[in-house]
Amino acid sequence: MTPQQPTAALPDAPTDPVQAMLEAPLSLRERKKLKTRQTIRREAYRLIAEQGYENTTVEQIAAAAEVSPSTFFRYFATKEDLVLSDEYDPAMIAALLARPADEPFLTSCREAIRSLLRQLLRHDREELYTRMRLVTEVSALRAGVARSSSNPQRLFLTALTRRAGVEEPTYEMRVTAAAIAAATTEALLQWAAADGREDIADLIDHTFALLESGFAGV
Amino acid sequence: MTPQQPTAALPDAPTDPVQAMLEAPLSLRERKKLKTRQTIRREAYRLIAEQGYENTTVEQIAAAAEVSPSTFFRYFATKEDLVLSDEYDPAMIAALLARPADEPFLTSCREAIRSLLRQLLRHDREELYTRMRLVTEVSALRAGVARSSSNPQRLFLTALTRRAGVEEPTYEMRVTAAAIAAATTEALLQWAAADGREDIADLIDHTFALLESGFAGV
DNA sequence: CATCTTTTGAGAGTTACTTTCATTTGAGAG
DNA sequence: CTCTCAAATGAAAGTAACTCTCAAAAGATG
Repeated sequence: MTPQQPTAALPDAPTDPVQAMLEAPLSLRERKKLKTRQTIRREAYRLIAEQGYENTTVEQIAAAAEVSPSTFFRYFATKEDLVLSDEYDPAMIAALLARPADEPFLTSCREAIRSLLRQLLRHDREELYTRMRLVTEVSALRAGVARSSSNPQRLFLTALTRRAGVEEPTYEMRVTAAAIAAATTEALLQWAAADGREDIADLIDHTFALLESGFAGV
Repeated sequence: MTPQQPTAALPDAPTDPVQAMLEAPLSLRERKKLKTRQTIRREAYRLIAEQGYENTTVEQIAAAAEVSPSTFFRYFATKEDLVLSDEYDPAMIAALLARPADEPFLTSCREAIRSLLRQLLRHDREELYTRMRLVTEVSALRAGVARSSSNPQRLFLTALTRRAGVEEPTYEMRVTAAAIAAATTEALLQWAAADGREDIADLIDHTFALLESGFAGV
């Protein structure tokens, strides 16, 4: 059985979800698990920071954390999981649901993210920051997907950059390309999932209308 | 040396880029390469359709295509590449650049996608469709990233769905979650890339303003 | 035909997982 | 404190995706 993250029941009232997670009623056995998990993560971050992600093997990490490789995999399903997994997700969902339901979703997201980040920065700025850097590196490596030009985001970004006649894309261009790529992918997946029955042109139209309107209805 | 895709010079005039790619001046030796590539892809798609992506080994694919595994890797850098790589990207970029430069980028994208899809559907609807289905499956498998709830898109989608009080998310919700997740990720990456110097709250604000305005300036 | 280059295959090596199973360890009962 | 049970662990062997090297085969060139 893989140890699950404590699925902290979502509070109805906005009682600082991050803080709540940190003072969970720690069972005596649970403490060791938590400590092992933290040790693995800490040693892994250290080694990766020194040697890079790809040059660091799970065996090294396990050795540094003084556990066996098989134990490593009981705590993290894959090596990527170690970097990409995020224990703050439940807190984020709670923060989102704590916003008024009639507020536009975009606004809720913006406020929830800001409040969560504020707390995280206060609590363990260093680790959060290290992690973000690793995520950058790992995402860039991920199985040729992010790397290759065969990536919708790269594609839109290339077009956008060339059209503007500049060398390096601006931040605004990156955000735009990322959002368009994500929405387009969603449209194609929907088409494939619907066995090709939906009219693909209509689907594209509808999808871009959402983007153009700033997701007005949602 | 890995065989490169023919980097089809981008036409200044919109002379049907897809058609152009199909009638490339085929060298005698190139034909075999192309044929091998197609054979590998075809056999792979067949096997994967029968057995699923993860149950199909590269060795099986190579055997079915009557090449050695090493040859397989000369044509496709990774097994994922086989499914996720897309030879239509140059055509897509050309189609995008063929649109008037003063047109809003969102509009250019919508029109370019529609025109490209129209041509692809006419030419090899069956393969395009098979591929989209495989992309769905493989993306869903990809190294625990898409699978896990530790995925920004899942996270926003969960919140959006619960807030609406429904069981299954609508298509509009999926598109919205995808676009917000992509933009947010971009913001965090930018923050990490700038060594944490930029104010994260301002960055989030700015990013969400782009989304809300329908990328007005771009 | 002869030569030169490119493509290919066989085979061995590396590494990231994956699985199995016997052992250890903490929790709770008596 | 000890006994018992379930959960956690480690050792070890297995699988499959890549990687590398080198010699053989096959298209190109003169």
